[in-house]
Amino acid sequence: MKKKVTLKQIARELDVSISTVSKSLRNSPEISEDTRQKVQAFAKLYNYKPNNIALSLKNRKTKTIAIIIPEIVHHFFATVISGIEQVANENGYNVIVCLSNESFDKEVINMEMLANGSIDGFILSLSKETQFKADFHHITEVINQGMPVVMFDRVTNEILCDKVIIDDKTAAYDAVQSLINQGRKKIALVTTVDYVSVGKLRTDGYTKALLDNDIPFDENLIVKIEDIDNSEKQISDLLSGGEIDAVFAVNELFAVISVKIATKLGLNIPTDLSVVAFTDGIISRYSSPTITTVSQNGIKMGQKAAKMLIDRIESESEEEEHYKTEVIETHLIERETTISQKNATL
Amino acid sequence: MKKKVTLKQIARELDVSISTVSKSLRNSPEISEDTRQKVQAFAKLYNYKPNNIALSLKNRKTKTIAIIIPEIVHHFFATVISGIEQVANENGYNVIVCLSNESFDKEVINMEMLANGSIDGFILSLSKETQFKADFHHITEVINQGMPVVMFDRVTNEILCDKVIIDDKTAAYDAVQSLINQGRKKIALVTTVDYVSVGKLRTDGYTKALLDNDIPFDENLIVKIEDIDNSEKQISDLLSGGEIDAVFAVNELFAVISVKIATKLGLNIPTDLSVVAFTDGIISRYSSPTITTVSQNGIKMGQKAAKMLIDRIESESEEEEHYKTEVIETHLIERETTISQKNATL
DNA sequence: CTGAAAGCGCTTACAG
DNA sequence: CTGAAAGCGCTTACAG
Repeated sequence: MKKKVTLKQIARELDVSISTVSKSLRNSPEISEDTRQKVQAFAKLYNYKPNNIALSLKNRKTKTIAIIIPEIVHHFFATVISGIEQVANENGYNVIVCLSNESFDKEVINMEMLANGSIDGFILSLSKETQFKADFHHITEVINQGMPVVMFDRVTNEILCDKVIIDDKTAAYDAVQSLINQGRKKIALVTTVDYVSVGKLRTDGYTKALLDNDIPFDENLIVKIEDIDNSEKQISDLLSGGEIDAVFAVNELFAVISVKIATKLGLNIPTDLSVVAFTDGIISRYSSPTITTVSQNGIKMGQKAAKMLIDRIESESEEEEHYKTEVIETHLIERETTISQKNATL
Repeated sequence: MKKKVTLKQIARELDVSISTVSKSLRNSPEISEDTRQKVQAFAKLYNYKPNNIALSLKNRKTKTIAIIIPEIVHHFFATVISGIEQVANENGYNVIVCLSNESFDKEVINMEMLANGSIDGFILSLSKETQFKADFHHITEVINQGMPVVMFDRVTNEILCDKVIIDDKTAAYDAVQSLINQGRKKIALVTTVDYVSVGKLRTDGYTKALLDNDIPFDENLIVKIEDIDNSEKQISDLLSGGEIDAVFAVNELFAVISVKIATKLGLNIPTDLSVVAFTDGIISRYSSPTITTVSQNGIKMGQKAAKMLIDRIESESEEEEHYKTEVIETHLIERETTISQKNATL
């Protein structure tokens, strides 16, 4: 078991100073060709690699970025991480992943712990509880310390920083419009509770689409799901009414559950009932029938977020004010839960 | 924008030495009650938090562990991360995630980069390419430096270290046996290429089950899939033969594709064709029909791996030889692709 | 061309 | 009870 070798040890072995070793390895022109080669040969032999922690302390930057997300067992977030990781790696950064598990406290603890020198910047998506409490002091604090933060997907207007989002409202509007174009009139909405920012925006888009098409808004066609485990009954009640001819769901889980229940109720999809959902993931692709969804390119969101963060980290200027919000485009991926028009977008 | 405050600054403000500040904050009995309180009050006011990097350098441990996995956009790996993260957090560790993307080079680069002081230990699952090349020098090297390594799922016998696995062979055997118990005789196998360790083991289990039940082994009933994108034709050819009455797939993706193709071919599931697959994930639960699978508890594997790693990190003794291999139990989750016996295990 | 010194932010054995 | 010194592993401005 040969332990990692340090500059000090090399210096001692070669009977030169630590400075000389350091400079030799960094190819400083100060050092004679002779000693440089000797040191480099020795270092190579012992497989010397500089200690990252020491470098971090010296340089006051760690070349690592932290991602704080509510959940990882969730295809969308996994794709975002994947995108971040790719760009981070290309730029020599490592990635620390922390899960808030939708808990405010855990989000705060994680951020505070990492803000103390461990990382160069944050990429984060708010936990449900944080959105519910609308308490963002931990984020403000970190930003005030001069640490760059990029938020994505679940963001808030109360924090000024770089952001990467999709246009949830417009995308929802377009999705609902596509149902209307197919002649659907009784369009139900299966959504989250209001404090989830994206759920709210998607609900707004739904409402606006109805309005613009002179379709009466009906409270009774809306189900707000707080807890996924109890959702079946709510959706079942909704669909049993019999009136409904389309469902717009704010995520694919709500959609697939709706599809299952509808099928059980003897409804034919898409003849009796069309279904469109947010966020194209694994489930939509493999459920039967496959589900028409709004794509939300997590890879691209992650890449963009990482790029923005690294730019911010590496830019000398501290011009705090030029925060940007990037909007990633979405599109509808038509599958079997809407009338098969065979003009699938992808 | 108030920057992070350091001991040095506090010392200067309070006109005491850095040592005194440090000791005061750590409640050293050496310090007088008076100064202790004064320093603590001041530190609190300025929200002092020690710099993690400095502590890491001083203590020669970073309280972070690295996970190296082939892919994150894969439900199983996401659950493992989730399990690791939970245990890590409970023990005050952070988690760095690196993706090899099934590439040998990226696996090596990531490990070498992190091994230089950034982390206290590794949890890893081999990339396909690494398994194919059977080149594990990067892992041996890290272990030789005294850094603990825990491997999970995709492991190798060529490396001595702690491991967390399931008994792939037995689980496969049991799954196939369950098909045989239902009276299935022509059981096809949809598997990976042989160099993927778990694919190989599952294939072995399949073969043994047939043997033990005096069912002739038939080369033609086996499809080895190298590239998922080209799998449809291979599986289609397999199922078109018409002879087959069951499919055993080594992962749920292969299973759901088989189910789709079978349905398209007009086969009734499970009457004409039973399907059992490895690794219970999102797809199996939401496909229609839902798929009978061997559960592989990723959360538990992750928790166990993290526990083993942290124990190893924190144990003083360097008894390298007592490496353990933990086997996580699996069980069959019966769903709609096997004859509905209503005795679902879960 | 080489090396001693200072410093990144901290801790702790030791002196006073 | 307080503080100077050494040290974790490195880099770099400065002296010689």
